[in-house]
Order: sequence, then structure tokens, then C-alpha cells
Amino acid sequence: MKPTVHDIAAVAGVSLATVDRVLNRRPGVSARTRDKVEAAVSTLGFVRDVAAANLAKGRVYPLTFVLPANDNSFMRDLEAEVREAIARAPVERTAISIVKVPPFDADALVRALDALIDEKPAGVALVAVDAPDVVAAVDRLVEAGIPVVTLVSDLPTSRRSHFAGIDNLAAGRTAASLLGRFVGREPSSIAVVAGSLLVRDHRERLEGFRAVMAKDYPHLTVLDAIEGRDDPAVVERLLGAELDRRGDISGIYSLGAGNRGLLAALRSAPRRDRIAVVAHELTGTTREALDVGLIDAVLNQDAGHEVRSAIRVLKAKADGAPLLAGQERIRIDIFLKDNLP
Amino acid sequence: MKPTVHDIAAVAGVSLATVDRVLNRRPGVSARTRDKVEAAVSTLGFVRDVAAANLAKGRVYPLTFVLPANDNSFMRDLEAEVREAIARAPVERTAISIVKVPPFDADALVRALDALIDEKPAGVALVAVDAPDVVAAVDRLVEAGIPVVTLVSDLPTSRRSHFAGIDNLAAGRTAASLLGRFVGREPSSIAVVAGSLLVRDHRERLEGFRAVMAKDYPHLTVLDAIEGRDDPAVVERLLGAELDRRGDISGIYSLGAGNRGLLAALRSAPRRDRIAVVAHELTGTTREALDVGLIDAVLNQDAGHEVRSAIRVLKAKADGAPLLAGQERIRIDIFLKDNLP
DNA sequence: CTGTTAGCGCATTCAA
DNA sequence: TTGAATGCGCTAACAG
Repeated sequence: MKPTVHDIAAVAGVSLATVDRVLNRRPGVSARTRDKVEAAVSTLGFVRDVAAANLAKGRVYPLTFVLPANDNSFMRDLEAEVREAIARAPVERTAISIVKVPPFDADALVRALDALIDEKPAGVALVAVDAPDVVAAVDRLVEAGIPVVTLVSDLPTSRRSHFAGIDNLAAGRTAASLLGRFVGREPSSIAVVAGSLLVRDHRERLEGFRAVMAKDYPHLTVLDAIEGRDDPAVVERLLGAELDRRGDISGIYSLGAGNRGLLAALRSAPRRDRIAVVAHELTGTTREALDVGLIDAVLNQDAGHEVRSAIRVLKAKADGAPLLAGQERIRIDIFLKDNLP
Repeated sequence: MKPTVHDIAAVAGVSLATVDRVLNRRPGVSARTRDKVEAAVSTLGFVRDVAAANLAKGRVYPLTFVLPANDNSFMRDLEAEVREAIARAPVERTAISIVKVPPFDADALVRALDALIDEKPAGVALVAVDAPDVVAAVDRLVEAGIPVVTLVSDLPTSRRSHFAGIDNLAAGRTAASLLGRFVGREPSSIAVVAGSLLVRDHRERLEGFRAVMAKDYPHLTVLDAIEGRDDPAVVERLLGAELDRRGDISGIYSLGAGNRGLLAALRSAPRRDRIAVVAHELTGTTREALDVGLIDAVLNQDAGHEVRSAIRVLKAKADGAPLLAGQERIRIDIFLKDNLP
């Protein structure tokens, strides 16, 4: 049988309360007795039953998700997943709240994070804007003992506990490999549409893309990135102009959102069926475009997985418990029209 | 606060024991009181705390994994994942045992399954061989009240509760889409290497592959599938002969195991760098081949995810609990050399 | 600094 | 057919 607190109390020759104090690193235990208890724990191979502990504590994990009030499909989807998690809250012993902040606004994000410090949630997940002030605010939360998980866009220089998102450098490289093979072997140009190069995930995708293109597909010229602010109208205007201006564009990498604009531009482009397209995020728009052959491949991050992972990680960190690395790795999903879920 | 059994006992005007009888559908309750309790349950929106219930019951879930004693990397990997789950058993309240059976042997599998009926495990997971006898044996288990999950290879005509594996038709289609774009636009031939067309997953992959090839890439001729029995030596011999015989092979789809043999044949092929290759399962062999450019893409199913999913599903079925569909969908992972994990 | 005791939400004897 | 009482493994007052 699995050893219980009673067993280690007996072996260590102390009471349950003392065992509990040692297990939960609470003060008021002499070094000698602590040692005895710890010895018993390790010789018996005791691992505490988290479910029972939570039951006894009546523990709930108050978690806060800080999300940008962006209205693109992906962010909506992410929020919907958080709301589903809220629906499961009673079962999972979580109490999740959502805080919305203006998109691409570091100051607002910082204010939101600082406001959380007093609420003392058991964990915070946020879609990071890449700015030094945000790093500092995240570090203040961690300093205050609140685990922080970055979601979708990382903040690697901060002290965040974990990143629940894809490897964006690899995503960019993958896009380049696909596009490089989809377009022909004759020299031509590749257009790139980003949202904003102020967010880290977009910058990283571009970097990975350019690296592989330069190395493996030197006959292809990667044009300067168009910054469409993830706004369909802007994307349509800028990309449309570029497609009109140059006749040698054989491929497009859309690494941000606003794909409705991309499709509009594409539909009125002269050589549209000879243009290979790789985009990000599987939404209603991109799925349909895949289906009719306007987009050739979509790189996707599973918002549901990211949210569930963030919750698992925050709970584990709050308990100081280990996690299963394999389960928390967020994959770069590649969808062609043939493997749509 | 979330309602507890006490609350519904109070509202229904009965004792805890009666509530428990109703909740667990045990006999010895009059229709009238049962109705009262059920009314209280639904008006209060009671959902029972599985963790507390398991604590009280001291419940463990005895689960059995029936795995083929195949020695290819993928099956080894799968078994390793089950062993990792065994290591987590105390925490997850599972007691997992592994039963090994000879590969591709329906009779042996049937005997193993029938032997389980008396052990009455809380659930069984198996890698199915596609044969009517196996279907019948699975149905006998289900009939006996034991939930069954098929792993990797499905048995859709059986009464299995769930399939933890990828959509193999979609995988084949995806392979065709990739290969069709990787090879040029000139007419040429595509070689196909299968393990055995007696297993359903291989058959389905081939079917999906052929369908897309015929529809979207009519200039490519798909050759008859080589059946390599997932054996490197056999694969090397048969594929090598085919590569020698025909000079017009521009691509290979390896939909089974035994990729060491494929690589050996490829290395001594005359036009090896003009042959595009799509294979299945990310192993040491295929990963290395991706890296050096001998293989262009690998379709993978995450063995760890499959095992964890099977366990979650079996536990949920044993409790009659619902599951999160999104979490249990096994993805077709597509790896290029750029997004290796 | 240490121990006693009650109770978290549920299941299960054992009586009535 | 029903109910009272006890315990699962752990935590947290409250005493000493």
C-alpha cells in the first residue's frame, strides 16, 4: 500500500500535525524532528495525495487570464477556450477570471498586471507584449510568489514560470520549407505579411523564415514585410498594391492575422492561381481558403491545448508539483486541405 | 458554493445513505424517494466530486494494455510510454499492466482478450488486428461491462468505446498532397512501401494516398504497394529492386515501419537526391534522415498523447463521466527538418 | 515546539 | 426501504 501521513507519523514517532508542518514547510518545527520526518518520508517513499489534500483544504485555485481585447478570430477563440475552462471550474477546483486589456499596449498591460498583485491569485496567464516594462511587471508578480505563464507570445527574458505557445522560430522555418517547395525552381519573389514587428512571435517567425529562405532557397527573394496590424482592411490595401506593383511574386507568407484582407487581395490578383500561400491560425476564414485552394498550408497553434496547458502548469506551480513535459509541449500544427480536423 | 451530498439530502429530506444509493443506482430505494432525490439533484445542479468519491472508495483503476511484441521503434516507444504511465500510477490511481502478444496474430490477440474477461479490469486498451474474431472478442469485453479503447489501429465495426489514434485516411491524403507538391510537374512514378495490407491503418493510409494522387496529381503514377512486413531487410530488398528496375521514380511514400531498410535502399539508389520521400513515425532513424535531407517529411502520431488519452478515456468511461473531445483528438503531426521537437 | 481533534465530500458497513 | 456512524488521506484550528 501507498504510505500515508499516518505511516510516516508512526515511523518518525511524531504526530500528524507535525508531519503536516514539515510537508508544507510551515514554521514551528525543530530541526531534529524535521530531520526525522524527512527521513521517514524518503525511506517510505511517501508522496502526498494531492486530491485528498485539496479536499481537506477546500482548495480552489484562483487564476487570472489577461487577454488582449483584439477582435481577430484567434484571440476570440482563445477567449472562448478560457470560458470553457470557466465552465469546468467546479470540477477542476479553479476560479478563473478574465481581464481584458487593449491590444499592443504595454502600459495598459503593466497596469493590469500590477493590479493583480494585491488580489493574490494562485497564478496568472497573459499574452505578453514584448516590452521592458512588461518584463518588469511580470517579475514583480513572480517576486510576489505568483506563478506566471506567458501565452502565445513569450517573454523569455522575464522570470515567467512557463511559456504555453509554439516555437515561433521553428514555425517561420517550417513556413519557409513548405513555401520553398511549393513554388517552382525559377527565380521569383515572396511577399511577407506580418501584423506588427513589435510583438515577439511575429518577429521570430519572420526571422526563422528568412533564415531558411536564404539558406535553402537562394533563388527566391523575400520582400520586406508588410505590417498589416492584423487588420483585414490594411492588409488588403498594402498587399494588393504590392501584388499590382510586381509581377514576380510566386508566394506569400502571412505570419500574422487579418487573413480576410489577404484573401481579398489575392482574389483580385492577376496570377492568383500561381501564387502559393502559407498562413497562420486555422479559423473559419483560413479553413475555407484551404478548402478552395487559395491557401496551401496553415500553421496553427491549438488554443484549447494552450489554455488547458496553462491551467495545468499554473496549478502545478502553485503546488510546487512537477509536470509532464511531453503533455505541455504545444505543437506547430500543419494543416493542408487534406488533414483538416 | 457547490452543492454537496448533504445539501441534496437536506432538500430531499432523506439521509446521506439514500442519496448515495440513488446517485450510484443501487437498489433498495422506493420510486418515490428516488424521484425526490433526483429532483433535488437537478434543481441544485449537483455534480459529484470524483476526487472525493475516489478517496472514499480507495478506488484504483486496474487497466490493461495489450500490445504487439513488435520490435520496431514505434511500438517500443508506445510501450515506453505505458511504462511511464505505470510510474505515475500511484498519483493517478491506476494499476496498469501490460500484456504482450505476437504481432499480426489475430488468434493470439483473441486469446489474450478473452483471458481478461475474468480479471475484470476497469478498462482495456489494445492495438487491434483487423479481423472478425478480434471484433467479436472486443465485443465480448464490452458486453462484460469493460470499456475498450483501440490504440493506433482501429476496429470501427466493433463496439469499442473509443479510438486513440490518428485518422489514417487523412494521413494518406496528406502524404499525397505533400509528395505531389514536392516532386516536379513532369510525369513520373511514385513508389509506395507498406508493412502489411492486413492491418487497417496501413490500408487506410494507402487508400487516402491513392485518392488524392488520382484526383490532384494525375501526371504521377502510383506503383503497386510493396509489402515490407515492417522489416528493414525485406524493405531494402524489395524497394532496392524497384528503384533499380525503373528510372522514373520521383517519390516514395513509406506508410509503415522498417524505415531503416528504406534508407539503405535509397542510399544506393542512382538518383537519390531527386527522390522526394514522405514517411511515418518520428524515430531516431527518420529524424536523422530528415536532418540530412534523405526524407522530406514525416507524419507522426504522438505515442505519449495516445497512451495518456487512452488512460483518461478509460477512467472516464469506467466512471460514466464525460470527456473533453478536443483533448482526446490525436493529431497527425507533420515534421519537416525545421520543426523537429 | 508539539499533539488532539474535527472535518473536507463521499461511500459503506451495520442497524433499524 | 431507510438512516446513523465511521473512515478515506490530508489540513487546520485549538490546546498544551
